[in-house]
Amino acid sequence: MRQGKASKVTIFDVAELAGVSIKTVSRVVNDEPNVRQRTRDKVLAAVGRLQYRPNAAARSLSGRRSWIIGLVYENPHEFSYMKDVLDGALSACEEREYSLLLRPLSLPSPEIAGRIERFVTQARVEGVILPAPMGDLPELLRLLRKLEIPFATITPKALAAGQINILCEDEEASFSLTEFLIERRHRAIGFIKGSPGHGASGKRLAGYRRALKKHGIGYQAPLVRQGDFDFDSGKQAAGELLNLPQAPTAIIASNDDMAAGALLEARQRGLSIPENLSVVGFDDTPLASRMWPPLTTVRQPIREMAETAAGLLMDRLNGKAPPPPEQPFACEIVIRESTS
Amino acid sequence: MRQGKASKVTIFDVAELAGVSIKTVSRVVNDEPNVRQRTRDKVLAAVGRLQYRPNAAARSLSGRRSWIIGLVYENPHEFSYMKDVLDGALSACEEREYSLLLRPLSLPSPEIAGRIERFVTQARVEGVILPAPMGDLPELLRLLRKLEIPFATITPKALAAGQINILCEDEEASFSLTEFLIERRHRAIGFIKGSPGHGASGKRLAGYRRALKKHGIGYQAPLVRQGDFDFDSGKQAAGELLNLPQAPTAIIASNDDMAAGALLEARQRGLSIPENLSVVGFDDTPLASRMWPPLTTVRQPIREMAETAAGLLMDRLNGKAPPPPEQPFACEIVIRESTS
DNA sequence: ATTTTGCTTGACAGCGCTGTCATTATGCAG
DNA sequence: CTGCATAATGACAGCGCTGTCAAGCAAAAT
Repeated sequence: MRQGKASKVTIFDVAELAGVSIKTVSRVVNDEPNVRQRTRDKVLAAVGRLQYRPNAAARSLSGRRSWIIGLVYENPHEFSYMKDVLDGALSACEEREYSLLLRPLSLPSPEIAGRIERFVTQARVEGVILPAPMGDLPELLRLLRKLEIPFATITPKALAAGQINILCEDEEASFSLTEFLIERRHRAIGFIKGSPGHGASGKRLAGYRRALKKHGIGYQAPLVRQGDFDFDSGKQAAGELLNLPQAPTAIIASNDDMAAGALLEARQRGLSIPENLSVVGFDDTPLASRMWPPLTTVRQPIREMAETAAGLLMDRLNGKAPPPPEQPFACEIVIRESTS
Repeated sequence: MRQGKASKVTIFDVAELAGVSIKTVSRVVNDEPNVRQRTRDKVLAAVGRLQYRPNAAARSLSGRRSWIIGLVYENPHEFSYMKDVLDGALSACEEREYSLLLRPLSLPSPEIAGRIERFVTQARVEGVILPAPMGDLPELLRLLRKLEIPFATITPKALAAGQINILCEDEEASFSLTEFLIERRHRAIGFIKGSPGHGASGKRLAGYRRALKKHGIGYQAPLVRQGDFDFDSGKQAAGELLNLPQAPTAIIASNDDMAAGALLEARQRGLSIPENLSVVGFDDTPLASRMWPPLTTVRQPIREMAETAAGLLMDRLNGKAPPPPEQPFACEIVIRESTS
């Protein structure tokens, strides 16, 4: 089946109507310099009259540019983080008339390299966005470098040299959140870590430790449990914490989904929140405001971060000078009812 | 910036290495008939050796095909429904080597037509997938028909003639869910409707009414409230229901997000769930299993539905005979702890 | 008036494929 | 064997645009 009616008008039609060469039309359409204003207007008028849209395939073929960037992500259960990333990236792309192609991955996967190489190579993707934890897969980064595909990482653990890295104040936010709990007289504060692969995991833990230290509270290893950002892992980790001889009076989960799991575990043990136990999360997903009690959590400007990442990536693809290293984005504590 | 290294090998290189013409390579790569097995093997070997990937832009330009389909959706707060749609569509696309382009929309929007026309026209999208409520926007359907772009709707209110329509047993599922409540001795059952624009809204209400009727329970208009599939609307509608002189002992919300809202409202009035009030939802989003108490709800195979929609759409674009009208997909009640 | 400079514009090749059609091999009936 | 149908292969144009480079042209410098 052929394409619909949309594709009929070509650059030749515009050139003819405007009385100029196709090259001039090309210049106008691509905002190139050195076209007299009068000429530009004529062309623009013809473009408008004919409803001309450049054919993306021809443009790509001729210009050796695809005007496509890719978004490679780990497909999570709870998609709200990725929804924000997606919204941000899409919005940046629309502004610059780029297309965005998605590539979900399941980790760990033995054939990441193959899948990504096919992805990048087939559509001629010009650059890719790597939200956590993609920015920390050495194999993936190596491949992209080999292929000479620029990329932008969002909250990676380690900065990727020569690439765009978007960060937020994870450590700081975690510090404040912990301090918030300490100020409310909690002393035994449990902490559920995120997946080791995520940059955020380490930083959130570090903020927690720093706050304890500042307030002279000793760090107790048993109060820190491993999770993997998933509901079930949060539930289990909370179970371990609540089994402790000196169970914590507050639990910090490294994301909302695990906080929800912790809440469920507490409930099933007859604890009431926040009277018997305070629980906080990270991310301010829709889940946080929809559960009972509504969750105190930390909001990150994910959407803006993704938009920035995508924007800088495209600017770079278009030869704009690399910007001064970005300031980390600020986070904000959202106080709701899961803390006493 | 030019494309990376990935783009060097062309069909000429393969043809030369295999000792055939480029046209024969093209035939093999596109699985066309009338190529001797021996020749095919030679070519395939060369393709493998050189790691050849056809250039998508050249292929599109020459073949007047873009190998792209679009997914046009209303960007919701709670993305889990769309996540499943996305997963399904992506998986169908990967299988057939199509690309998927996204276009979120905010409804109501005065300039839908313009945005969609630009979207479809610029990337030369061959066909589009329209999850609810996109399949019921007359303006949008008219535009796509004018542009001669085939589309596939997912759970539309009205079937789009000559197009692919994917349905599920919404009415039936709602009927069973209502019956489930009736069997548990509920007689005053509140119902929170979804957005009027969604096909599912009407069907879910119809199933509710049919179940009441079957069991000789009179339909009472005040027990049915309007919502819009959003958390807040669910909360408010539940408030109205609970204010009724004869408040319901069970509430059916037309999706999980509204059910969560209803739950919150009930909680704030000191009701305990499910002892004082049963609440059920639709969709079985992650939210449903993460809240307290875990929500009884209806699971639809959204992912499969979207995969089927995308698959049929692409088959149609490739001239495959239209399949016999699809059976509606079956739903399944997931019983959890929000019902007594 | 003449040259120089820099801004405008256009002619044309060619990006890497697929469609069309011509040509050559192969098989099979007579 | 010959003749004819059919399968297999190739030659070549052209998809719609951008890059390159040459040419035109007006204003500034000589």
